[in-house]
Amino acid sequence: MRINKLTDYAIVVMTNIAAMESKKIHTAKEISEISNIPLPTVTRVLKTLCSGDLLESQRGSQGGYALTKSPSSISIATIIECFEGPIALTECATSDCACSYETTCSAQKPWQKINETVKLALDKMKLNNMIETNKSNELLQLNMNLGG
Amino acid sequence: MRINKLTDYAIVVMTNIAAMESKKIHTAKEISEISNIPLPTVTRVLKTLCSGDLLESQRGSQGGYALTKSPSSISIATIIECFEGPIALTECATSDCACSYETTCSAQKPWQKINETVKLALDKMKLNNMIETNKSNELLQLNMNLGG
DNA sequence: TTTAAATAGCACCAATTTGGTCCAATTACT
DNA sequence: AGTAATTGGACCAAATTGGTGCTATTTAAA
Repeated sequence: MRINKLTDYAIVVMTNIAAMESKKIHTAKEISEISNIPLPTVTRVLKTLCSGDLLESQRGSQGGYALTKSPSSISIATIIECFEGPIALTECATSDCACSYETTCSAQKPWQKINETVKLALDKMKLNNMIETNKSNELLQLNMNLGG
Repeated sequence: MRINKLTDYAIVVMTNIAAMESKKIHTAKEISEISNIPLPTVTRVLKTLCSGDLLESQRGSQGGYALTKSPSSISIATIIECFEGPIALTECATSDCACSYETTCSAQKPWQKINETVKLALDKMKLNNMIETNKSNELLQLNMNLGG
């Protein structure tokens, strides 16, 4: 029940962008170097973040990526959902769950409670909370979250 | 960030055993039929649950499986950990995380907070909470949690 | 003592998911 | 026009997961 690597990359990337001048535009290459993620991979992450409206892109020369909102209004939950769909430990409690049509499924309620709790925790955690303690330190590097 | 199928099976199986006379011993075949999970697969699930001390087994003729503890003292967290190791959305905050040796990793704290919250929610949810509302209904069937 | 019933512990294969890469198309600035 | 950059899609390799089967071991009962 771990989040995917790409999702983890995304959180690292977003945190790094937020830690830099968040208004400014940053190229994929720049972000790749800062985050220590290979360019092709970071590129893919950036695209997904764009299509999820967490980043906005400027094409062409002098183009790049920038946050669409302030770090304090972008939650970890949003980033995860951008890559993995609705936050839920089981499909149960998801709209496309077969058992949502069955009234006899009682396990749904406990699962919904669990999923709500998880979602709430991830909703509360914003990008600025991720950098707060880090301001004077180095930028986040890949592997921070992933471990060995 | 969903739990594995086998883990989900395990929760279904445990809930079903708890919903039956929990003291009694149940064979793999019986559990397979009740839970609607193929025998070879349910067998594997039962073995893992055994090695995690959530079930105890009796070998030989008239053998089978039974809960080691009362349903009210078996949490969903325990079952998940039995199959997937320590509960954590990222490797960060796990003992074998590379960055636990680096003092510069500041993202650890936010992640630890998130992981603690998730773990707490899963700890609180016990087997009896899963069946409570289900007592008079049919037993749980496979697919309850998995959805379509 | 033999037989049948049941679990234990492997090892293995198939399928799915995930991660990573690349290429052609598009856009925008100079 | 030409250059620099993103966009979108397709694609392949690798890892994980899910499912199955086989053989050994244990136990109880006939």
